[in-house]
Amino acid sequence: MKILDTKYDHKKVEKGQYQRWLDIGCFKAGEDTSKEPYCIVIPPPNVTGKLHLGHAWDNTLQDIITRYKRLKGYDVLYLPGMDHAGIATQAKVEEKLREQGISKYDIGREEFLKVSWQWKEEYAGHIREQWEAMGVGLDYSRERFTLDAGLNKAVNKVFVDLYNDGLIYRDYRIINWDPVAKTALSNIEVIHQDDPGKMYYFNYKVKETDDSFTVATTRPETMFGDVCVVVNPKDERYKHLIGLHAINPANHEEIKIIADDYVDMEFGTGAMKCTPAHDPNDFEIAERHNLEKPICMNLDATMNKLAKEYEGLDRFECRERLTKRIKEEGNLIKIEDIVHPVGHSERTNAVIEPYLSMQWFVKMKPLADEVLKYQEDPNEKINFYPARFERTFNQWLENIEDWCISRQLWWGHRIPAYYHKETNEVYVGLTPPKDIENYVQDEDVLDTWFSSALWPFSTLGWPENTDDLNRYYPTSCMVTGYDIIFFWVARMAVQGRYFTKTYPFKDCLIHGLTRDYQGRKMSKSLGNGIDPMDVKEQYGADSLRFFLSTNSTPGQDLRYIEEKVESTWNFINKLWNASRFVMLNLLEEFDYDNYDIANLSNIDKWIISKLNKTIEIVTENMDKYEFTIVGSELYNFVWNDFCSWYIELCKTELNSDYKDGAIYTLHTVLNAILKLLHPFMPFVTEKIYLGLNPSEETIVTSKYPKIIEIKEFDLNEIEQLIDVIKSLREIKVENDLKPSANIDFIVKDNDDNIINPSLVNKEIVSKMARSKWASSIDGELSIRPIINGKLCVLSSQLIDKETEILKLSKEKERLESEINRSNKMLGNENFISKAPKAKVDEEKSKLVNYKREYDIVLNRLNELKKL
RNA sequence: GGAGGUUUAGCUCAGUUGGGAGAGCAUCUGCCUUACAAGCAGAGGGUCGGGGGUUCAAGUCCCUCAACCUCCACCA
Repeated sequence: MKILDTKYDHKKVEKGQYQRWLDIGCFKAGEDTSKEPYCIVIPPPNVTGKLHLGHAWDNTLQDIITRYKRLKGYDVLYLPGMDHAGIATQAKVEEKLREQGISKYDIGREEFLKVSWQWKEEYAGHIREQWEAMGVGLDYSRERFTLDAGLNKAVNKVFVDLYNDGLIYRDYRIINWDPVAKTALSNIEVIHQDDPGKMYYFNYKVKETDDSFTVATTRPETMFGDVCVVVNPKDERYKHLIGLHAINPANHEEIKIIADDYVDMEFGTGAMKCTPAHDPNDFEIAERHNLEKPICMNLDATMNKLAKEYEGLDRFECRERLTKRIKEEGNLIKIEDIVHPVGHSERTNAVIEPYLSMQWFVKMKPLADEVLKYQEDPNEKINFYPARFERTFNQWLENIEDWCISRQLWWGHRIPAYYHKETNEVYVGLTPPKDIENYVQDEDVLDTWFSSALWPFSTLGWPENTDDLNRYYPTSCMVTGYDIIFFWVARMAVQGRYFTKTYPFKDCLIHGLTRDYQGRKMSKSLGNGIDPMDVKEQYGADSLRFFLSTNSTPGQDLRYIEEKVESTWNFINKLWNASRFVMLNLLEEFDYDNYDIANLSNIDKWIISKLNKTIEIVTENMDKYEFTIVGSELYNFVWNDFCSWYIELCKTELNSDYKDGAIYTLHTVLNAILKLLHPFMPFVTEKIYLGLNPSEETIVTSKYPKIIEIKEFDLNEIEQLIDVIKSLREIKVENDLKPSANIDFIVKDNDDNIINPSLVNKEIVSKMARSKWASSIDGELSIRPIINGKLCVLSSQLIDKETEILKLSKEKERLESEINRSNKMLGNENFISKAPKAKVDEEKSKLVNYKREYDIVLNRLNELKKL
């Protein structure tokens, strides 16, 4: 039998363990198909860099669930994979090339993709190392990548099918243009933030009359793309101008003054300039009035030739110079400082330019409606934990807009659309057109999230009808952050429903974001990010995992508090040392499997009954993903019930006739503890488990602890014993006695009969309270209530009567108020008649006990006063 | 404009069908008791953001106000 080191050393414990698990193959799914399948697919991290604390949290939660299910006897598939992360990765690769003085255009598309794949391989390696470091139990034989050949097949099929079903179309529309990444973005990739800006008021002269009026804008440079001025038809101020022409102060060209209901008379000056190619609302107006839609900017947000002398200038530079010129011409009325929402690119932070452009879109409404319909069916819906996120999910789907899916990038799934060189006819198909020489393929790739949306089923082999797909799909649970419900969760639901006719996962566990100790979001710019690998170095992966999983409620953000990780380390150290104690006392030859539990002492039965209760609570809450409750339950059971009480109590038993029972109990309870804690702290529990059970291969695939049925036993005896010890310790502190001081005492039951202590209990008290439990005693006794009886202490050993009176008076006061409260409740007829009977009975028995204790206290007080 | 979250001990947070306010850390006191001093044994500390209501009973349910935070939408 291995005796553990005197101190928990996380580095030593974790070293080599993961590799051993892989060698054993205990994370491999499908080994025993008689078991019920359980499946979680990992949210694929981007291959752009290191994993951060948020990933560590996310993966820990998944790993806890899958390890738990494995112990419960499921055939668990926890499927790993990564995301090609189109824009993000391409930006990184471009940056790397730029450092070498190379532009992507220098090397061309094909070569660029080669470099990108190399990048992917490098970062995939880093990510796997981090998974390993955190102990995440993945089945690497099934690892997937959102850009691998299989997924490409899935992506193409989805694109082609949706196209053929009329749910994907190509159109010329206003999209969000990122002028830095030079690609279109979807609406949710645009972050609206309130930025300081300016509102410019310009004077517009009317061509036909001497009138003039004022138009306000925040983007003067777009005036080069203006086609008209719009007013509300009901606006008395401008009615007479409708149909006339105004002079655009930017280019001095005349533009029509038209009327449209869209214009809000209350806002600004009530007269609005209209730039159809650079504003979605203006685009709508132009459509209604059949107007031109001239584009006045290049793709890099510099001005084009429409801007005349400003051609080639950056849009913001143009804004300034143009304003200055208009001012010089006397047409600038005023400039107001304002704060207004401005769209920024999620990836590059560039100010988004609404831009008229030909792109591919998914018609989302019919797809979303289908998901919403099934969300009303309890058997078909996705269950969110916590439930409130279902509302977020539903609301987004209810108000969904079409999804712009084409991206002007190279790194991604190339769109399977081909255009005839002469006729411009569009061909969309799984295979290129037969006369491919007459066609060119679309240059664009698909939004990264287009492939991520297929992740739960594409990773299992869809569209092929694979064994894995049949066995593990729909998956059991998705664990992810609330920040990607729209980006990812909703889209998986949509595509899953359309293509697999079911939900992609039954449960969806949502967690929050990690924050620093001040509650700030962890970000690169603040430099307040925590590297999980640093934490592992200092406290070990097990400490970090337990901290991450047991310190917040589902859906809530989590602050990184180092002291809490440290306290987890202490907890593990406690477990470590308790295990040491157990192992030091085990016997080489002991048949645990055939030990007759009828021989156990009441002390043994007491801890086993506590363990049973703990197993019950833990199991119930594991199934509800309430890991904080599980954590505190286990912390309390291990530290207080097992370490502070049972281990101390059993030390005496180990030197008695009850030795075998104590050994059996130590072994059994510790094994159960290890299994219950294993999902949270896999490394240390494995290490101890193997020491405790030398013939076992791993705890990973061991059996979840069962409730141990114990025959009737006297719970009260142990509860009373513990109360005796606690009371004696309190008495010593109250009376300024040294912990080592002896107190002579007897215990009486409620009928005033002296309890004759067992030999073991006598010894236990002597050890744990350093006091002598007598069978009879002479002299004046100080009496206080304990569980099921009275503790009678030789009062000559106490310092003085005053302290005792003080203590008892306080106690009397407390009991009086409790009795009052209880009497009031039980005297209330409404309570008696309306409250559940169990509650009433509980209250009645409480009252009986209060009264019993009160009598004891009162008697002793009266006695003291007489003296 | 719409939706949601938070407010409980000095700090960070639990508190799940309403039924006597909890943990960790910090603080105070005393202990090397042979698994553990990163430990052991004790202790102090909260009118559960304010105000109303429902109920026999409210930290918990309803209304309202306040502060902070997040998401969605957005008007030139």
